[in-house]
Amino acid sequence: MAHDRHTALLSIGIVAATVGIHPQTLREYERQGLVEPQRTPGGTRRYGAAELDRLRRIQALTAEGMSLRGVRYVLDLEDRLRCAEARVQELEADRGTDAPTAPPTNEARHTTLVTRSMSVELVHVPRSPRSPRWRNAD
Amino acid sequence: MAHDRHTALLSIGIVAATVGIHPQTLREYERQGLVEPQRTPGGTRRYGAAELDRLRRIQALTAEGMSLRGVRYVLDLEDRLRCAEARVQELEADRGTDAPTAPPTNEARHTTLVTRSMSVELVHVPRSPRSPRWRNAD
DNA sequence: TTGCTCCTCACGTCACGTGAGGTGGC
DNA sequence: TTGCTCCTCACGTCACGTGAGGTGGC
Repeated sequence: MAHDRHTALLSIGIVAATVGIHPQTLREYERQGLVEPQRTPGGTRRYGAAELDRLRRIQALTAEGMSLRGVRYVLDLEDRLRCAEARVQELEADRGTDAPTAPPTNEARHTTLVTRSMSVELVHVPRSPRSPRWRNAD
Repeated sequence: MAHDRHTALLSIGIVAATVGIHPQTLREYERQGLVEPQRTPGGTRRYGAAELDRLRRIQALTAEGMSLRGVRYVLDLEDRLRCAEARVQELEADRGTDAPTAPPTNEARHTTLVTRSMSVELVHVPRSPRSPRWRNAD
């Protein structure tokens, strides 16, 4: 049980060679909040299996021409969507039975709340700072 | 009833001045599949209120530094998430009552399926075409 | 010591927004 | 005719990826 998905084991060099992402790019991803590898007491990054999966997803999205800002938001939305859809399936299966035997799992709902609290803030609509010349509607 | 949210009324010039997006940019958004204004028989674009809302959302996301590819995928995910969460609330409210009186609305589930079929394809992981020099794991 | 790691700075590439230029239909 | 629309081409800006350069700890 010591080596589960959340145990951070791999150094940045190993991860870079394994996933195929430049070490500097990995550091940039961390700086932008896309991944959060653990650190040794000396300050060296340690990546776990979960980080590797996330990096592959990031790789797929950026390969499609998506910006890092977009990737960050998409990863968050995908997490939330996964939770919500799991919850839907759970509730629908539950509704099918007459006697609701022991609530199937309470985890899905919990996870939804947790991931939502982590969600990226991209909601406010900033006023466009520039006043375009072609705009003369006043 | 004639002027509902899906009636396309506004020309590109009006929309540009109203929302604050350059006409050329609006054409680019259409070319990339972000919006789909109707056309007059003569070929002139006609935007409806729904398009305007979508454009404002696009504006908010791009203002945050997100690429158009990212915006497109995010808008799709947000639609799906909205549907799934509405469905969850519906089912949970349903479960609260003892006698399930007439299935609340069947629309949420339908909408989920519809929007899902429209979802952007960004799932495959293309093999990185370049072979980085620093990679020597073989 | 060697090979890793840490960091910052700089450059090339590409997506995006904007403008110009020339066309055609209410 | 006037003012809109249509389209394509071109340029400036900025985000991103990559490399170099200098540092420090197993």
